[in-house]
Amino acid sequence: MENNEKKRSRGRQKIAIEKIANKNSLQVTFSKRRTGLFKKASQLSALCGAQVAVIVESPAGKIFSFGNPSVDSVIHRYETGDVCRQQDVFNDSWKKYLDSKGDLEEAQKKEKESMGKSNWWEDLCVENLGLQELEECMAAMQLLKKNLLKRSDDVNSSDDDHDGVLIPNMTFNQFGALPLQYYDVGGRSN
Amino acid sequence: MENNEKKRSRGRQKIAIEKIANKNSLQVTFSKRRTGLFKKASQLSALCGAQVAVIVESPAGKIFSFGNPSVDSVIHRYETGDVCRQQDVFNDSWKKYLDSKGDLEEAQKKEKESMGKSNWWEDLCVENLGLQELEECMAAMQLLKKNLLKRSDDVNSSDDDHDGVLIPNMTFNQFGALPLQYYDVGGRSN
DNA sequence: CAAGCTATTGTTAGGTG
DNA sequence: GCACCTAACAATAGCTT
Repeated sequence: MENNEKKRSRGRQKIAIEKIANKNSLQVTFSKRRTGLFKKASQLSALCGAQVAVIVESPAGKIFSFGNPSVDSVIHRYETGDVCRQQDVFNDSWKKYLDSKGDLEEAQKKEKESMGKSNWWEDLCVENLGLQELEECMAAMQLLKKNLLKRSDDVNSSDDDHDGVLIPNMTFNQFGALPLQYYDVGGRSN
Repeated sequence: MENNEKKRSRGRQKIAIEKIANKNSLQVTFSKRRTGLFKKASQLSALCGAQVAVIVESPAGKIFSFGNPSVDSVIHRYETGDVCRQQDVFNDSWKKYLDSKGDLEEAQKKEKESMGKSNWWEDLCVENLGLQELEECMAAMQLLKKNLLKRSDDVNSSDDDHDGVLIPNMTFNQFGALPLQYYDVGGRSN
């Protein structure tokens, strides 16, 4: 009853930027943040006259999108690059942004230390590679990608149940910790 | 009052969500908000395990993108529509969007760590990988390729056509990767 | 269970170096 | 331009209804 006895709400609480464990919370947060993300995108469009496309696929497989003037038009520009496209088409690492902002500082630090190594994709430095090595590597990866795409199609076509989790135990956050020989290839779900 | 007038900053001011007239302000705002948008997208990915792709074309025509696990993978999902699409509410027109709401999903997650030193791509057996893993792998390689191209730029300093220098057959949709022993800590790109 | 509440965290407009 | 700063504005986590 007192003035400070019982606040009506604890207000917003700080949370770590990591997979939300509670399923219900995850759902609520996804909904709220997706809305917020689209709003931000729309504001960027409005304020700067920028063309924006945002596509979000929930873990369950539902797709939401926002686009100005349209998702397809922006995708087309992205793919065809019929506009000056000197920007980095490879800046696709979400982790980079979090890291640069320090949001993942703790998580990453802990992750790195616990694993005794850093995330190679972040600290990668090809400065020490020779041309031949690079070419070799590139060739190998082209092949790899080819196989990946093929495999990807297989997985897709063999499982149309969008709600079915293909790899239940996979973490999005760890996508770069690759050395794949460590993947459990025995089970279908890693 | 006297000292109040000497506030170090007026702080953030409220602005209308409409095209910014001042050219310089627009550029600054675009830059800041684009960063913020990508950050939000990355957080949504991390928190909810959601796949996200964001493409932004600046007024000047530069294209920036963010994607998890990769822009291309998400676009593919969007275009193939092999999952239920319900983005109608948010589709296109930021104006229309500014007063809408949406819905949501669920997810999955787990931890995984790995350490490798051999040329992992040589031992890679994509046949046994799940879709999630494949996408993550692709994203990782995409980022890696960015570094490779950077490196190739150094090697072939006389050419700035990244996609056509080292590996002529490589497009920005293709990737590459390196074994851990080549990784060097210290350099942080972009 | 979507919608509302509120305290708090997070973002950013305007400015400085 | 880029990074940093501050104060004000905006988004939202945890509850409540």
